[in-house]
Amino acid sequence: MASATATNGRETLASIAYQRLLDDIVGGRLRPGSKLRLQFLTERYAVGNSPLREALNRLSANGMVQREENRGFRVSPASAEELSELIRTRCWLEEIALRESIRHGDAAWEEGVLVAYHRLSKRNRLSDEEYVTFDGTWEDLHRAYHLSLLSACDSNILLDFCAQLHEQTLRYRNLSSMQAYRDRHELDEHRAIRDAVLDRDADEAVELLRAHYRITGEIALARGNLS
Amino acid sequence: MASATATNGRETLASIAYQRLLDDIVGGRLRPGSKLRLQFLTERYAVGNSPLREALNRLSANGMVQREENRGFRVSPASAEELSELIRTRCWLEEIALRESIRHGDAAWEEGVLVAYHRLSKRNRLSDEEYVTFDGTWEDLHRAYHLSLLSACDSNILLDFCAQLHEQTLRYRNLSSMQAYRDRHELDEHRAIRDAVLDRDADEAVELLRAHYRITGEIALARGNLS
DNA sequence: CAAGGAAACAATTTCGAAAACTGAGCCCAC
DNA sequence: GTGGGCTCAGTTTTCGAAATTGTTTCCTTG
Repeated sequence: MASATATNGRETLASIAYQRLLDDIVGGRLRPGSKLRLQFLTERYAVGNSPLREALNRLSANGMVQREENRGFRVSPASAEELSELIRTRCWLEEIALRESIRHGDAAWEEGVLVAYHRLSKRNRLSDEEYVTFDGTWEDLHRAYHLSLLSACDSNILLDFCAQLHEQTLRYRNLSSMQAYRDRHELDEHRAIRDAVLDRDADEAVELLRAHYRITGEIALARGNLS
Repeated sequence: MASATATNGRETLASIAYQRLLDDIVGGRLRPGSKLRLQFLTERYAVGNSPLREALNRLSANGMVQREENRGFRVSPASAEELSELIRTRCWLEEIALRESIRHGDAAWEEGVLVAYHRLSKRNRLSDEEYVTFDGTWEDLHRAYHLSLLSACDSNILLDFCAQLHEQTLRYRNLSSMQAYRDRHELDEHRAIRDAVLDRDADEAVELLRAHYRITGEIALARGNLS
């Protein structure tokens, strides 16, 4: 998705709508399964019919919204089953990507991981949730960190799939109460993964990463008010 | 992609355009890298501006076309590098899917594999290329066979990724001369894979499948007039 | 002659309205 | 009752034209 898009000059309304829709769906402000009426969306985003439809079509191609012929669009429903499927798939794919990354990564990659971790660690998650530095939100830094781990895997296609899965699971995380993550030591987990990766200990890194995702999934599942 | 789409009643022009564009790109009739001007496409497909743009936006989300803001669309370029990346990624993902499928598949899955192979074997590839039975073209049967192998993997998400990769590699196959595949014994390979799968011999099946893809890739690479 | 800048042209993007479709309510025949 | 067809409001989908953006050309100026 991102790979097929070269964003050069001025942004188009369709892309703005795409971003805002994605944000609202991933952020849980548009509930799973809810109908996406065009009139509602045009008012919400102050964007016309056509760019909105283009954005919705893009989102339908990567599973964020469902499209039914002649019956419009709705936010993709969320379920415990899909979440566990998502996490399972994510563990499979990221295991591969991480092992390849550890095998092929060079010095620049190591430094990228280090910097991404550093930026993430500087940002406390729950204190000032929405604060945006020039680096971006906590979520942006978190995504950047996880992708940096995989970035040397030598397959942009795989990397792209991993990014999609990240976005999907992020939605589930946002659907469950943020409170649920309060007593979790994410930064410790991230540091442990970083250390294993920089030590080139693939088995250890993979195990830590999988545990990291499994815990996230269990928290989301436990609190799950997914509709 | 397919998973997010429920096609019930009458088909919409956008979906028709999507199908025909996909066919023409995968079939190599729209060359890699070539510009997709809307006027040209409206004449070619006798479909208006809007449905075409929707189709193009869908295609841009799964990598078949590139989108450049305010500069329109073009067919995604093809390169030897991308092809080998594609095959590498495909081997990774299908190995997982196949192993899971062999582990979890039940009797209905076995029968599905058997039937899919049977239908494929009845159709000789090179004799009457474009002939369509009620089962579909050779390519349809081929795709159905390969997906049937993976269909019990218990992750629709992974299955969907595999389907995307299948489509992408099919494009490369069609870009290289069909002649190149003349002295290949595909059916033998497919049968060998089927037998290993039905014997639940995961290691053997995976090895055969990977070899199958590697050979396809090498043929396409050798003849590659990819532009 | 090179560089810069307006003007004309070509293509994409967006808008507003018309057309097509869906689903519900209603009536009527059976 | 019950099922089949009809109408009608609400929604989606599509069209044709307008607005915007990018590109080329040509003229001016240093």
